Amino acid sequence: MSSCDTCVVRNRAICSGLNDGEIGALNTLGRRRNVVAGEPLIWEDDDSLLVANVIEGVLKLTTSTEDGREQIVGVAYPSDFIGRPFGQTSSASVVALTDARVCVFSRNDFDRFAREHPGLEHKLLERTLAELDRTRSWMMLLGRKNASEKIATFLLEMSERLAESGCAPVLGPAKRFTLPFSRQQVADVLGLTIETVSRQFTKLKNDGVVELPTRRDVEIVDRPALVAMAG
Amino acid sequence: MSSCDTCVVRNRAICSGLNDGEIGALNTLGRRRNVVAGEPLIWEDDDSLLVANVIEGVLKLTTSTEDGREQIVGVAYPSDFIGRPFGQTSSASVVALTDARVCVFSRNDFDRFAREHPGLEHKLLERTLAELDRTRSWMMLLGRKNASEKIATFLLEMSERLAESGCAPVLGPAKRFTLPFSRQQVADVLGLTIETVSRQFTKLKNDGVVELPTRRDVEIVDRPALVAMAG
DNA sequence: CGGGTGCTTGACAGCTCTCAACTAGAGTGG
DNA sequence: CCACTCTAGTTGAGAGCTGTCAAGCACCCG
Repeated sequence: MSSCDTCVVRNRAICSGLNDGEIGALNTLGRRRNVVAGEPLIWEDDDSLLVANVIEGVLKLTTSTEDGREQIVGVAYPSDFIGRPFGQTSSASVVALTDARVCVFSRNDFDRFAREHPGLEHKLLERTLAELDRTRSWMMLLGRKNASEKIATFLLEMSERLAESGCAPVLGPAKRFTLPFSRQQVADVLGLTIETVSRQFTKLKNDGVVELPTRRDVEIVDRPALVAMAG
Repeated sequence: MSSCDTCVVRNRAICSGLNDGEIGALNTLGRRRNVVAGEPLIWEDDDSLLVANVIEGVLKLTTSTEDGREQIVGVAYPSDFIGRPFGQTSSASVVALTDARVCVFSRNDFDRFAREHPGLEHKLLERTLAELDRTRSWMMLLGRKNASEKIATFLLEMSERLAESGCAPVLGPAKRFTLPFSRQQVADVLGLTIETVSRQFTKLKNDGVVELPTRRDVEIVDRPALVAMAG
């Protein structure tokens, strides 16, 4: 009995293209690993030794300048694939934002297996193309949107991404959700400072667009306003 | 005799994974097309009807907001692949910056052919992963760098990308090159305004870091200074 | 030579960053 | 249970960078 049989992302992750025999073979290469919030999984510019599927939790992908500025370049949710197959080094660090569970493979093992299983490579390709689309739309945000547009866009994306990861059938975007980000991390996603993020959150609250019951919880009160602000 | 036989990017584009028979089959699906500078090839949010390989020239990938702000999210050089296979719509418009020659396929034809030829999909996967890496490092630039860092990074990247596309063995980055971008387009790449770009160029010239013999030509005089500025 | 486009330069405003002080909340130990 | 500490977040004042608006310049083309 392989652990993949009970995997909650079995039908959503790139593994979904594999039959039972293939899953069994892949299972012998991978292993489960728990990562606590704040713990790194992959280092930027490291020899990229491992790749992984996210089973549970949220992780951030970041790049940094030498002088310590950080930019979050991606966020991985359950069923997402992380790491850099077919390349020598990773271009981003991966750090858990929440306690997370991942299914890790050595890069070499994964590369070899993938080359022998076109169905897996195809799933990975579709996922990578979708991620590239998302990343490009984020470039628009970083390059051309002002602070309030960035915050509005961010909250709308969060309400969608966090709704998807639930097991229940998708009922549209979540009205209320818990951010997996600190204020600083929100700033690192949006290319802003923590103070600007804080001020924008306060403004949205004062304007009655959102409620912020705790530091991490968000309730969208006036979604149309948020959509209008997102630009 | 297929036109692929004489294709200058035959050994660099995703086609390089195919044998002669496969190339012949692919050749029957595609056709050459010339695009003049300024002419669009793919519209954003359009039903993505075609994909293509760039043979010659440079094209921009852009996304826009409703109110007309534009962000260049990618640049395609010879041997690069453009378009969005395995998806309904394209997330970016593609417009030629210079006169260009491309090898176009209907998306459906290409999708079908790719699924039957894992070697091609693998090449496309490697290319997409590399493009994602590049895009992510550009996010760092957009989110966290100031105007002079952006300009310096841009010029260094240009000197590398434009050197690669030549036929001669790569001799390292070009010292002198012709920008395929207008000032406005440079601004659209970097998330700046045309005025800020112009001022930064003037400053680099006055500081003796670059020379600007014409509007489009750049000669890097003091590369170390540029590297130091890039952050 | 004149017109047009693209680029440069200047003056100024405004947004976001920086620096600093303060507050709220979570965790700890008495 | 409460005081204490520590961190995360908020708020304020001011500066600086980049954007905006406007004018002028330079190059390309007929």
